[in-house]
Amino acid sequence: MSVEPALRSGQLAAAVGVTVQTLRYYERRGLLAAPRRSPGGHRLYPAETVTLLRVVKAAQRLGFTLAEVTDLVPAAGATARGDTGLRAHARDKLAEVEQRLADLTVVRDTLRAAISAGCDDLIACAGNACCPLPLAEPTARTDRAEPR
Amino acid sequence: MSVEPALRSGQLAAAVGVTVQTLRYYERRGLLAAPRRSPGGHRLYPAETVTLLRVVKAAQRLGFTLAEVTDLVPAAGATARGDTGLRAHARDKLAEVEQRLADLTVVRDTLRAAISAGCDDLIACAGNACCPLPLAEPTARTDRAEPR
DNA sequence: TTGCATCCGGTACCGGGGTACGGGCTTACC
DNA sequence: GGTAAGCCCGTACCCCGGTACCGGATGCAA
Repeated sequence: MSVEPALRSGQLAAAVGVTVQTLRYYERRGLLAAPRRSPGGHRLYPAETVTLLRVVKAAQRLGFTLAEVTDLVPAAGATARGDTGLRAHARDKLAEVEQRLADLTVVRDTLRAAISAGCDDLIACAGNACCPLPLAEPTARTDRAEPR
Repeated sequence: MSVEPALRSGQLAAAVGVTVQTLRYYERRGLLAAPRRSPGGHRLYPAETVTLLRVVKAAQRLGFTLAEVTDLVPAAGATARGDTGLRAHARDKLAEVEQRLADLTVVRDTLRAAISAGCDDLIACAGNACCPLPLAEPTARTDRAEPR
């Protein structure tokens, strides 16, 4: 019945490549459950928190926000649930990413066109049919997707 | 010598699809020069400001930040300069966009892999070789590029 | 026991692009 | 002249993911 070896915040932070304040920030956000404490009040994390945080970071890289990660990862907050509908969330996120790719592709093509058109003064160019800038506002879509 | 027909802030805002406070925000930022005023202090914009703002919005859609737009568009602030190096800026931005596309493509592929792997519990999956998540942190690149 | 690294909490700030609110003035139309 | 819409300015707030700073307390080793 040994108490498993625990990590102090600095060690955990170093292990996952994050700062101590980021850990406290995650805890404030409810992304990381409050760990047990030393008699003096220092946080003591179980070893598996390393894996947990690595998963969090991986999800973040896939474009999930911290809020999304919070209810995607059981064990994270106190709200441990069995099935988090991971596949469904991943599919939604994939759709967002694909939309974003499509948008960026348009942007890229437009930039290329602008460059090869070689216009130098945007204002002067705006009137002439020469400038390939999309001056009309395209029907605004309301989506946010911010992968990293 | 007629004073050209002027737009009030609300009219200008409606014409370019933006709010009045956004116009004032742009003016505070130095993106929009301070226009003349009515005797009572209301802003009166010359008609060509419509074009100017449309160009601003177009540049924004191409991924330029307002700060970048400010020194990209002559006439915008008081700092009217002839050659703003537009082509060079556009090329830089294109490079950013292409990098971003590459990153997002990786993200998309990873998401697809995760979905078809069908893992449901991230934490459980993380250890097994089954899960295609990139748990190690990839060499951090320091670039920012945020189109829209 | 002393010294130093680490950790604690609370609070404030960063960038980017606005939006919201509140009290008071101006303009336009009937 | 009345009334409603529009506009003024200043200030504060929003999201997102942290970072920075502070004075004070703890942990650990020599």
